Amino acid sequence: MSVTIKDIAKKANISYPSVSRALSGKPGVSSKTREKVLKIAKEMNYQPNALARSLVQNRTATIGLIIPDILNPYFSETAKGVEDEAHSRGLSVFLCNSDWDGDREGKYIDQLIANRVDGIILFPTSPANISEIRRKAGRKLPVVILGTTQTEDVSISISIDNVLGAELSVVHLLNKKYRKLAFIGGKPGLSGVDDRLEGYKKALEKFGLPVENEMIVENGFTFESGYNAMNDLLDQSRRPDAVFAENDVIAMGVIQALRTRGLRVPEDIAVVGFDDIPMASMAGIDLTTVRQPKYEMGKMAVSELHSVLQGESVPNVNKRLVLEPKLIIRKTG
Amino acid sequence: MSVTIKDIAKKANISYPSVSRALSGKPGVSSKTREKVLKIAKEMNYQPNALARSLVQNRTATIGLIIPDILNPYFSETAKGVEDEAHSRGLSVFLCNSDWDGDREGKYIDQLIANRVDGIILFPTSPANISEIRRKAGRKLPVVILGTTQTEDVSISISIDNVLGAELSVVHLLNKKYRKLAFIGGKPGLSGVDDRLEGYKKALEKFGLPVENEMIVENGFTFESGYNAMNDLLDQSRRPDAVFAENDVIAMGVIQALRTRGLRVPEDIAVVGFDDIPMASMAGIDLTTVRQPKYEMGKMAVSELHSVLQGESVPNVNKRLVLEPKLIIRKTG
DNA sequence: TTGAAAGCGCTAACAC
DNA sequence: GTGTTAGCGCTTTCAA
Repeated sequence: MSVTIKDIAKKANISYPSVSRALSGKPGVSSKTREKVLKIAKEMNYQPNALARSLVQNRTATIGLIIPDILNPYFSETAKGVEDEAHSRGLSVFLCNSDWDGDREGKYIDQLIANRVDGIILFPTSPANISEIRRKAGRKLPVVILGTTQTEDVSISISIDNVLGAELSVVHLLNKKYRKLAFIGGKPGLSGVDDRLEGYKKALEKFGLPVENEMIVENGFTFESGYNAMNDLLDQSRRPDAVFAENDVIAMGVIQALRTRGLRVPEDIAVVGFDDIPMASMAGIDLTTVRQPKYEMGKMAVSELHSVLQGESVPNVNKRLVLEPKLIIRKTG
Repeated sequence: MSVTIKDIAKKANISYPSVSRALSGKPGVSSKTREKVLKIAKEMNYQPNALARSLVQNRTATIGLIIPDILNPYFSETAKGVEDEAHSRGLSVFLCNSDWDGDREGKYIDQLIANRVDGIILFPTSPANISEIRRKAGRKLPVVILGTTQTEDVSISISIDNVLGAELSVVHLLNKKYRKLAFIGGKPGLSGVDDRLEGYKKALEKFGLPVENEMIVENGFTFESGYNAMNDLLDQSRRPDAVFAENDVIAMGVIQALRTRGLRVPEDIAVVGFDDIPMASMAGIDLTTVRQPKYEMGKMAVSELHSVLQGESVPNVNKRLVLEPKLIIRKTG
């Protein structure tokens, strides 16, 4: 077993609470004993036990982050923001990858609560899980919901204005005289992404164009699903002249499908994405897309948790932070 | 405070150790009381306290993962492998992003040990930290080192044969009659990447070509560092006709620099990368590169830890797992 | 300033 | 099968 404060106390000939006080920098010890304790602790290679401390203090300096897919650069960038901000505030992060699986997400929530994290940041895969986490988290555990403002229950949410983001980019296509616009999305159900469909429809209506169901495909959030969805669309009798993809990874799959078939982007079919992942700006890709402040959203999530933990803000209000999307025009649309 | 086994015991009129036995599925309770306990636990919305359990059991079902840069798809894919395998074995993962910063890495190691993780998976930023983590981890805590076999101390390491990987790809360039090959790397010091430089040199020697120092730039592991390094090379009087980049992210930066200057890849200058990140296979990129089994390496790391934890393998041997790299020829070189 | 005692929530060893 | 007791390593009263 490892060295404990009792071992140090024995060696220093003092009581172990004094060692505790000395190590944690609390008042109540002479600077002389403090120095002595610190020296002995170092000599003995003492490693504090955060579990024991957490058990009595009822806080762990630990937070949980649940995201659907760490391979999607959108989420890794958010995760980086969370990680950086947490580190600068002395918090450790449990990373959980739900894989767009609601059950797995649920298990992770239980795991995090069992580990008594001080807060949870969740990018939900379904609206049902938002109520579930609120129920499980109870009145005390702060939760930040990312990517959607659909939080009937009390919690903090951080998201961009998705309707506006989609509208901006579809209007852009329409201004460029594209008229047959497809929507390739992930999965209906979450407000964050449903809002993008709404923005798409809104833009079409603004131009007096009909919403055609055969032009709307919702197939999953990955590169492959974008690839397959585009191929399906191309096999239809009526082809779109432009595509609005619900995220950049889908857009990349769409472009892959087009180029594989020998079609040019945007000359034959234009493509716009959503998120502005780093790859989008690469020469050879040059994806027109809608920028989200991903990294900042991750940092904000931790700040919000932290201010609740510090008692600076009330834990159980329904606080919605809605950020601005920004259209980034490049070459694909 | 939350519901404890004592609360359940009170309600069920039994002792709380019986509740513990019932909940943890251990023998020593009648199936009747077990059912009763389970029912009450559910009613009261009991959430077990993993901290308390860990404190007495001296294990946490928790592991730590320290990587340099979650934004690099190479690392996010490794992280995904770790995460998936950990989840399937009931382990939670602390994610730590060292940002190529040795001090930050050191702090994370302390943090993980304080949280009494059952094992650590480390992609080290410097060889010094390998000895440091071994010293801190002591005799009992298993450590898996990723990306380098440079583990003088006892620990498990998982890596591909980097010399061979680099050699394969440089020989490929040489076979294609490129003769002025630049090496754009990250930072010297870690065997994993130093080995790639060695492979580069080995290939040149094999063809009787000189190793020229002005053709070797080591500048950092990011897109920007690749971009800048290539620009510096282009400003020199003598230009390379091909570039071996130490990883794909650097290679993307290199290509970006070339295209921005109006140079064609590979007609003017060929580029090969290393890692085979998903982006590499994209139409419009088509990067020739060396594939590493990233996801599998992440899974393996957890399996190795797990078998040590299960007592199936000895904790403190120096076990080196060296995997095969694979050259993937696409269009850039 | 220091020490003694209690307790965080749980599991494990031992009686009954 | 069940209860009693002790203790994991630490912080936090409360006395001295």
